[in-house]
Amino acid sequence: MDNDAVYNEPMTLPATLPTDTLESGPQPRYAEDAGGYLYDAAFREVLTRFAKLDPQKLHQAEAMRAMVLAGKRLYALLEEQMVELGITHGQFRALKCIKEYGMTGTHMHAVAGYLGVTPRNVTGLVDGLEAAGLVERVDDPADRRATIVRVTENGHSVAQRARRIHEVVMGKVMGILTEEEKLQLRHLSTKLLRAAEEASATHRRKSVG
Amino acid sequence: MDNDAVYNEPMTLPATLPTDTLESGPQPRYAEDAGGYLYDAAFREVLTRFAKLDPQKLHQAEAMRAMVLAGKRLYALLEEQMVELGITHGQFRALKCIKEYGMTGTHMHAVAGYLGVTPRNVTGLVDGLEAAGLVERVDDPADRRATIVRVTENGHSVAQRARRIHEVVMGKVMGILTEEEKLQLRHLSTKLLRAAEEASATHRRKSVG
DNA sequence: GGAATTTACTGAACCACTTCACTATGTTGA
DNA sequence: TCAACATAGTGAAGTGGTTCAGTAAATTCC
Repeated sequence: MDNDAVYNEPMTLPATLPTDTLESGPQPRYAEDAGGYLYDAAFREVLTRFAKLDPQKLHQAEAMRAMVLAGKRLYALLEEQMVELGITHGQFRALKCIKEYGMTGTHMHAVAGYLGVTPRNVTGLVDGLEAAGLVERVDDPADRRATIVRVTENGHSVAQRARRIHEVVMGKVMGILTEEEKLQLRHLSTKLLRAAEEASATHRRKSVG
Repeated sequence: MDNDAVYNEPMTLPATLPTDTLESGPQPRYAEDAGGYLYDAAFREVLTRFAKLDPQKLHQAEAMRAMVLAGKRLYALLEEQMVELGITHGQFRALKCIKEYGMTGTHMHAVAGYLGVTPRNVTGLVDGLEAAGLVERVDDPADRRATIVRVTENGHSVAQRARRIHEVVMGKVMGILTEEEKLQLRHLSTKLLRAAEEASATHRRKSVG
């Protein structure tokens, strides 16, 4: 139950200690288990080296890790592509969103709501986009608290190029999944997402009340 | 209120424009499709409102989004829990890692390698942990460039509590998946992860060469 | 009307993370 | 032996993201 106590014993440490084993541990080594399911053998070794987890827990940890890493990696991949356009991924998201509002432009807080981030964050993103000349701020005459953000001509062309890159890259990576697999992934992720949101909500309720 | 004449810009806009629909758009509304697979109906509406995507692309976008969001949400959930221990999620990861090296302690760069982050980042995390008295830096007599990080007694107890919380929370969320589903999720995520890494590598190769 | 409240944006400060540059030390090879 | 090179840690600056506090304008309500 408490693996922590075990760590004091000599054999429980990753043996070859400082700079050797673990450092290279996280480098993945992909393999398939008996059921044909992919996993990272290197990570599993680290996990099971001394603590004997039951398969249930092992799979749970592996699944969780794989999903989080995949999400991050995918995100990072897009980031890489955007760099070449002189734009960051966050800025691209904002630009794409603002672009969708067309010539009229939109308010900052609308962008925040759409992207699911805080208004403060949008301020920063728009700062960057504006400095790059892809977007412009205009005072809203109808609501003098508000600022209208509009995509400039230059912004439109950049957004279009970015979007194309985005599609190609995503298509290439996601394309390795079959249609059925995409549905499965969506299903499982959504299920987890919903559960995490609920857990978060109950936790918050407990803290407040 | 708003005149509709402004909105005849066809291609890009989500129709009901400014501050109404989209702002609340990202609030999820979970539903099941014909095959019993979960999806976010609210997001699908936004996606399909004007651009007619073929199902293939639609599912791809949905799957991708669900996975990325789930990963983030899970991460955020842990973050929430750690706050109560006066520790951040990043610090917890570092602490857990250092703790695994036992009484001997370890070098900073080993931690970086293990966590898969840059050494510079570890400096910051250890700064925080040290200031909180959970960890201590010691000069390595064998290599005078290096610093050994060791978990203090206080650090051990915090790590243990954090770990328990971590386990409970993760278990509660991941527990809604069946064993089979966990394997599936691991499989799909790993497959994607591997593909993303390859795409990233080839992209880098192209840029360099 | 006028007061209270809500909304829209931004400054300040923080987190995790990055890259780049710099210093101090180890290691290697001619 | 001594110059080249590699490694360990950190300062500075920049990303996306957060919260909290503050200001100005709009709304609501009495």
